[in-house]
Amino acid sequence: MRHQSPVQLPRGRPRGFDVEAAVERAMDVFWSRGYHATALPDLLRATKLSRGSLYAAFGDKHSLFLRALDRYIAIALTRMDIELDHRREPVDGLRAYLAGYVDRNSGANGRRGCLLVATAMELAGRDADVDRRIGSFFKAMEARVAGALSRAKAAGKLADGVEPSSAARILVCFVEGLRVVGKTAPTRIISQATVDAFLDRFIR
Amino acid sequence: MRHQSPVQLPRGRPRGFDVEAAVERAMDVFWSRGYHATALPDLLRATKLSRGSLYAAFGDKHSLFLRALDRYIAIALTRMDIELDHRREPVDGLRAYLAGYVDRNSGANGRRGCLLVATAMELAGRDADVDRRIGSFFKAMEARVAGALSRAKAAGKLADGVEPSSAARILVCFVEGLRVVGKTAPTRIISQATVDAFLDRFIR
DNA sequence: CTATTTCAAGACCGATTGGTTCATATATCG
DNA sequence: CGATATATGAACCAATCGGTCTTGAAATAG
Repeated sequence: MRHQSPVQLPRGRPRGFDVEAAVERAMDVFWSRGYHATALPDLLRATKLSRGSLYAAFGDKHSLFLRALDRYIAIALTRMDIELDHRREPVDGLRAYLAGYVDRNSGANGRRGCLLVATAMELAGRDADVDRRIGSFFKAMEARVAGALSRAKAAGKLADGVEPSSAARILVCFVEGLRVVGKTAPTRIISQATVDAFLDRFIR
Repeated sequence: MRHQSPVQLPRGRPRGFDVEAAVERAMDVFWSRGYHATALPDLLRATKLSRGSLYAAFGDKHSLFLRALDRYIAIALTRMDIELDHRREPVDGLRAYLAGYVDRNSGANGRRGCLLVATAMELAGRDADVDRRIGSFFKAMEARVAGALSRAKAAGKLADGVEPSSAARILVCFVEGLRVVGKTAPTRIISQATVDAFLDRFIR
């Protein structure tokens, strides 16, 4: 093995802030205000960066937004990978997955909405970078749900006539609709009952 | 009967433009760009009004937006009232209703999105006037769907165990989710198949 | 006719937008 | 130490924002 290449440390003052943490703070702002309604001062306040530092680190508002969106997507997919882990009983996984949506779309949590849905509605079709991300996210989401449904079907847990791939598309629409309707802050009771009734139509 | 009160005509130059048509033009702009991304010049171009006339007629951007949103809601509810007319066979009505969503959420139509969903995501929770409208719209929509489902149930057309009121909530989430996913411009074939598979879970 | 009203066009307003630049302080290296 | 690199924060920029106001033409009523 070659000896370690000499990773010449930079000489000057070291980076004094956590870039990823700043992305996450920015994500929070975009999340609760949307892209257009977020002004530079909002981002500066949230990231606690100066204008100069922010532009040096991220380029511009749009680039920072894409970083934040990517972070949001990564978190969402990671959560799905845990909830729908293939070593888990698939119906339990689906229940856990939907329970997460109940959580995120009831009451005050619901008001916060979803950065992805908000971005899709605000920017999709007008921003190619966003288009790609939204499209591939929905694909990835659908694939994971379809996988869990396939496993459930193999275990004989699906209702008669349920086909995993089309059921996955239905489920994706349903949960994204939850995020929209969640903006009117329905109670947790109602949300949970709706999700339960939904799942009842698909599992045995 | 009293004789007609003397409707003193105004003296000056008569109104030279159709206010409702202007609202509809403005609605189109807000629809395809969203609230924040719509600038005054966009509205002036679309309505063919001068700044002065627009402000005289509508007050400000926000008021005009609310008028446009109300118009959008009125159109949507009118369409539902036709599609889900209680004199019609309820399952046919639901099919027609969902067919409309397939139409509006496939390909290029899908890209356009939905003014209501976009507004919900962009403004709900930060604009009380919008909140009221969004909330009451979803309520009205759910009530109409629940009505059709009740009639279907009475006619023995619903699958076993389907309860009209919770099924209505599910259906509202599903179609609003269609509007979100429609932003990625799925094909009409896929959308139609998804809707068909969805309905199959609920009707006999 | 005059009085009245509405129209378009554009000048104008202060505030804010996203973005750049620069001087200065500070921290870490060889 | 001196060289290097990064931070800050304010000054600055042109452009645009939503909104007001004025001007002058046009159209109707009495």
